[in-house]
Amino acid sequence: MRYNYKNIEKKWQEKWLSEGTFFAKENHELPKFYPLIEFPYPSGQGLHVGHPRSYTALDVVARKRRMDGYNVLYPIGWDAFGLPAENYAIKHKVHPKIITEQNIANFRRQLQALGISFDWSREVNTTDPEYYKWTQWIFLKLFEKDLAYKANMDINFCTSCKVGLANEEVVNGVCERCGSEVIRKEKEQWMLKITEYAERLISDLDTVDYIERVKIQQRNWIGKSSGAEISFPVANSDEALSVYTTRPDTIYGATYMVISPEHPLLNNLHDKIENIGMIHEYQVEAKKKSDFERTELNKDKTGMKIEGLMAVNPATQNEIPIYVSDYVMMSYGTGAIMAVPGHDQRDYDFAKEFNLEIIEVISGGDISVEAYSGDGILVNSGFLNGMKVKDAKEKMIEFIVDKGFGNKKINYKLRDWVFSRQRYWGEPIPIINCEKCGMVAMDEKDLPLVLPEVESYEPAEDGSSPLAKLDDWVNTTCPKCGGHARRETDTMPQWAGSSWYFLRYTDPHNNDEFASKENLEYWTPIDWYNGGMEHTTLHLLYSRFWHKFLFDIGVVPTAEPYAKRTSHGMILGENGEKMSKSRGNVVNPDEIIENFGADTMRLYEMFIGDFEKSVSWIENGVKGAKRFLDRVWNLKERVQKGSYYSEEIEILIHQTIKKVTYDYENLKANTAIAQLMTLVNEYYRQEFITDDDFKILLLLLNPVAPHITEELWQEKGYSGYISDHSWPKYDEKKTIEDIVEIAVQINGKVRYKIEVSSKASKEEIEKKARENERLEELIDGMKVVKVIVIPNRLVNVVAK
RNA sequence: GAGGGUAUGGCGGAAUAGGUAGACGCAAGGGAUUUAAAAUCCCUUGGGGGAAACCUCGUAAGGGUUCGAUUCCCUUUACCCUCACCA
Repeated sequence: MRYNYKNIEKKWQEKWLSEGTFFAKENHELPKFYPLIEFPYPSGQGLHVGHPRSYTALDVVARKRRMDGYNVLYPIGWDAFGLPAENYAIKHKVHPKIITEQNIANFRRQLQALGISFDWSREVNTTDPEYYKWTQWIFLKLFEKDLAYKANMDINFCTSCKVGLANEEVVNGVCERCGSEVIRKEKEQWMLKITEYAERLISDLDTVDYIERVKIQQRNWIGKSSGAEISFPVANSDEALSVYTTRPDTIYGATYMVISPEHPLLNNLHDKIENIGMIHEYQVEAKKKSDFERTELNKDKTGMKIEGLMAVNPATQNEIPIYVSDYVMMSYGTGAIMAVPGHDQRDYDFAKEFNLEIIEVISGGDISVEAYSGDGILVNSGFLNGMKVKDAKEKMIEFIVDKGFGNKKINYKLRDWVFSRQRYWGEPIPIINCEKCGMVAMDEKDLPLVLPEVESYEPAEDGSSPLAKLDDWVNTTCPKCGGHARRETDTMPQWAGSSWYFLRYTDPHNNDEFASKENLEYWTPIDWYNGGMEHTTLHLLYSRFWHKFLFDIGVVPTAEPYAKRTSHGMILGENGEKMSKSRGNVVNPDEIIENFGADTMRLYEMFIGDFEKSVSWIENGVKGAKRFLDRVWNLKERVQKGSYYSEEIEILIHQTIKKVTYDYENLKANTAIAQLMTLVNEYYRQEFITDDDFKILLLLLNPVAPHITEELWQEKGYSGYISDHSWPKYDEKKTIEDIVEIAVQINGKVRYKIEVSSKASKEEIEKKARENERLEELIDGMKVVKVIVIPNRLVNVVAK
């Protein structure tokens, strides 16, 4: 008999929702557990089968923890600002709000049909003015503390759509939408000073429990390096070129300098530059190149000597030439480098191309072939000669500081966060530009600054946001002087709303604060945050930055938002490729639920494989999951009154409780389920099982398959609801079998097996192993040199 | 180019501290039940040899450490992810 999952699942979902079974309790005396999944962007395609993988994994933990007695807050919300809704709006002339609402309703229906134990009373929506009021409030605080500022930045600009593009909208150097050329255009942008927090964002990683690859990726992204900033005077001028280097020890080998095409020196000393015309041409060429081209064409280094200018190497006092080349980036370091061709491969290639002098200053390589970047002894380096690289580095920094040539310097790859978008569907930036007072913050009392209605969602001709077209909205008065002023028309990026949503969950309906101090104290930090690896360097870093800022101004109680971070692997199509419409390998969760049921879907997603790795979706695997649940359902016919059926079963049950408890807490539901399958198989081998046997199975299976287990619990007349029952305990002593079979190896190869008591001493085990009649023939004349006994595992007889 | 990851049967994957490789599932084959099929239940299933006992090979390739290596170290290969000349 198969169970009627459709009616059963619907029944329990309605009950859980109407009774608020899984809503967090207001009682702050209870121990709390706050697990979090990355709230979804409600796309028009509906839920992807990848979403439930992460949601179910933490749902399993959440459900188990409730049975352990924790007050659990497992919330859900919608990260609903963003490009797809806006693009849809442009195409179909529908307000993004309408399409967003529809999509949210669909997502909500799908998630509820999966029986995830979310607290549906705490939904947040980033596009709701009552929510983004506080996003704007946080921005004002950042502005107040000088962490938000405006600066000229190069952006990707589509020459045909006349619109600024995000990096992900630029595909192979052309606009994703129309296929026309994308250039770099300078535009004034809002920036957030995340670099101010670079050091703490690295060092505080030591205080949190993140999986190692997340920490590594964040550290690499922030990219801390230590070296020196050294000033090279420009001969016959007051100017100097400041460079950043991690290798001040190689300064005697610096035979020329290179500056980026955007370097201000070219402007400052333009009248001294003899070939300024050609330099200008080079600058124009470099400007045209997109990031894509600059990296794609990296085979041959281009560049040009600046005629008429020479720099002075402060160590040697020699005059060296200055080149301009686009392989030097204005955005990293100082936009200028000292080139040491003997010991840096890029400089080496450039020197070969332009026939420049290459000097060896560190021995150990062969610089006639390639640059040598390894360790060695300093040569041709004045007072550094004979030192090791490490000592020379320190001595050189001392020397530079002493003589006033520069300073020791820590550098980061991390750039400030470009925070404005010339788009409609985002939070308006609550800043007013006054003709007299400059940039003025809106009064907090006037928040939210509601996103106004517009006629069309296309950006303006000059690439500014659609909001710029609304004269009534843009023209306003200055909050400071009352004079004429204009509103900021840029909006915030999608990352804004997601940088603090987890705080709002603790107190989502609060009208006076983004969350009450009391609720924040109780619920934060998040105990466990699971999300995709693709968010490691953006969302995860941004939200840590905002949280640290909020901590600094005293409005959140912890320096870090997330105590623990794990990451799930992707679910790929049956053919092992990423699921996509064009590949035709998309699996629709609705169909799986319709044809197999939510419990089967949940069970399959948990059983599919290692949670952290990518896996392929296999339809037959879903059938297997369904088959297992049918077997559990049919077991009810075999249940008889009483406690444990047999001692053998009792041991297996205790082993299973132990394994399942450990596995659920460690995202290893796949092996927990395998163990439960073993238990069920064993139950089928018995003539009958008892109520106690069956209850344990239902309790252990409940976090993964909550509907069928609730139903069976009720049908068997067990007291209360299974979700109110406490998690089963095991007795370590009862997990151990009396007699164990262990292997006997001769020189590392398994030859035969013996049965011994699990309590037997090493001596007893060895004796038993040696008693076997096969031993003599197997060692055949050799001498036993050593016997290694590992209790409960094996015996290894070493013979020669 | 840099950083990170992965590699185990026909397939998805197990192996918690270096200790019996292949748990569990899928697929396949056989049997029971059935008028028949589906469903269900039971059994077999890494390769080679052998009637069997058992032998032998086997965790991407090669080497090392060890009584013992899927696990640790070195070299190589392939694939995946992130970043893109980071000075």
